[in-house]
Amino acid sequence: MSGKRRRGDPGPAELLLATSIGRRFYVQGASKLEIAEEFGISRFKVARILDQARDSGLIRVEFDVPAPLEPTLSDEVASAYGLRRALVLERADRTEIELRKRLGAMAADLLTELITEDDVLGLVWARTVNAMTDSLRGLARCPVVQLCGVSSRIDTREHSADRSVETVRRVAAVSGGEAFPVFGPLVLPDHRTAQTLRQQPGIAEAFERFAKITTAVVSIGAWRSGQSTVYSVLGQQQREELARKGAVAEVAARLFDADGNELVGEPGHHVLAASVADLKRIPEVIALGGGAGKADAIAAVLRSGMVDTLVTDAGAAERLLAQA
Amino acid sequence: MSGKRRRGDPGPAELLLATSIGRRFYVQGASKLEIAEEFGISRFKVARILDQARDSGLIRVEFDVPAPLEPTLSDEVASAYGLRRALVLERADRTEIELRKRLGAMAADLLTELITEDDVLGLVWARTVNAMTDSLRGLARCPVVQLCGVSSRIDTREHSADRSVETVRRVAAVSGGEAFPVFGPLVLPDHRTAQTLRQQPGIAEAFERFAKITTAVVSIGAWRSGQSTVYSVLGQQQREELARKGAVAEVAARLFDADGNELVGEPGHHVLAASVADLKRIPEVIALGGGAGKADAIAAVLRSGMVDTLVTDAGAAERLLAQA
DNA sequence: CCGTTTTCCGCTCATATGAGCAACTTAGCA
DNA sequence: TGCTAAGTTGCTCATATGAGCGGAAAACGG
Repeated sequence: MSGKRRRGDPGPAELLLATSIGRRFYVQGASKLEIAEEFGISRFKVARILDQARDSGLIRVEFDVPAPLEPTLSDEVASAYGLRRALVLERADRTEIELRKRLGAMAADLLTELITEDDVLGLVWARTVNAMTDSLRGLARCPVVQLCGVSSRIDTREHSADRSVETVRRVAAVSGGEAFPVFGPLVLPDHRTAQTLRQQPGIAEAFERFAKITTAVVSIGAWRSGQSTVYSVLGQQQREELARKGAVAEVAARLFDADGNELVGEPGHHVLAASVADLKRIPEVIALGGGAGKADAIAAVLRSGMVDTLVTDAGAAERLLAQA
Repeated sequence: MSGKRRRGDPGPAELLLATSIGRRFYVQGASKLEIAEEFGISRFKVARILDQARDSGLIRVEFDVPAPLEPTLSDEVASAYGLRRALVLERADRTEIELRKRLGAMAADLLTELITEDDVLGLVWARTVNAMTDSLRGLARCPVVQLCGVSSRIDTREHSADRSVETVRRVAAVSGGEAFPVFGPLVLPDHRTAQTLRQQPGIAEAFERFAKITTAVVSIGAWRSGQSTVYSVLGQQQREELARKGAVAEVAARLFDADGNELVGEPGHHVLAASVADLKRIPEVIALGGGAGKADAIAAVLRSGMVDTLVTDAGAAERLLAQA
């Protein structure tokens, strides 16, 4: 039947002693000295029993996170890429739209928690950030600055896309703070137009505030159709040329290669947006991006060192770890 | 959707910080000072985060006992009745025979663990103890003493019942130690016969060793048909008379009332068995008994203060706690 | 706006704790 | 039997830890 007991395999008395002590220590929070006296053994023995019980798996610690987060993956991604924190959503096979919604909701909760009255919030114009707006219910009173112009060619199947520049306004409304929107297109035909637009009163006001931003929310785009705000507004020729030059990711209309280096001085890619230097200056940059297909783009952006907090999903997180 | 965040309800960043710290501390065993330095916070904050995470249920400690035991019930029963330990088998609705088999197997494991070469083992003759023999695979070399005579009227549907006095012999064989069986009936017609039998060479040898026994295994019987070795060999009149006098439990042919007091000097109840005083002198008495219907009998015996270790099942344990 | 209450945080100091060590026991083997 | 190797136990001492305190900041009420 049960076979002969193997050496080192503890009997029921030892097992129950270990669970009793474990309960006293881990659940009820008693001190080891106290437990030692109760059980009539030395405190060293208590310590050894506890260590062994933990190492052997008899005592297991579980985390009941009251949010759809994967704490283990979050830890691993954050430490693998040197981030301040990572928020990895639980796996849930769903459409891109649903995923964006969930990422947005999580980012909204995070923002509500992090932002104080002393902060200045910067927002990129992107679908996931717009989705965040929908879930945002409370925010400390603070200025809200738009970090880049808007793209009109974006997929409009989603309700939030209709509101275009209203994102910043809406966040400011929830917050009660001042809004600094950028009324202008994200990608411009030439450098001169970009310069002219930047001198427009409203836009200039926003750009002046980039240096004061304490927390920014950006979206990570992949250099593929439907995966980037910029990609969608360029011509096929430009898309291919940039891809040849190594573009795999996009944040605030800035492109990155797989190593996280910015692709600078691209011809025909003049944008109305904060520079990478502007973004790197911001103490807390929250980047949103999920889906297994976006993992390479996310990895590239993380390697740029720009991101402090990543909000992603389990599918992308696992791919990130695989290539870390 | 998600509603406004309530006060005191932590955001995702705080949640992940708490799980990260919890993993570092509880799983990886890092010190709080170490964690504080890693996260750039004071060690007091680490302690407070951990306390709060534990109290709020974010961090949950589980016990994976590699045996069919209920550690919580075991703890509770042991502390409610002042036992050294209790082994409560997991609930598993089964027949009495199966239950006895499982109790016996658990007792066998316990005995294997507890007995050393310096011990002297005492065994009662009862079905559960016989069942233990079947599962006993290893035992330190030690003398094995039979604590009472045998009953021939016991239910013989079980294989182990056939072996009658062979139980002690078999245990001694597994152990490699000397056997001291009691070849004689448990219940005798009168005092004189009992005295005569006790002077028989083999029986006297066993009785002389009662005082040296360090560990005994006894079975708890209820004063009902089929629930006690003694009950089965008495006539209906005697059974009823003893029940009127308060008998609810039986151990080694000694009867107890609900308060754990022995029913002494019963007419027509002369037995070939260790006395209650003999049993109370033994440093480690392991009592076996299970099934919800036996709970009252078990409680009675525990109240006698005779038992150090109880081996029972969840059904009985819960009833024991209800009346503790 | 000011005063009060509440909450949060990090300090001091007495206590609890763990690493490492040495004495001891047990197991294995010739 | 005697020997060595492996394991177990409790001690010392430097370090880690928690209770309780007080000061600072936030929240509240007038």
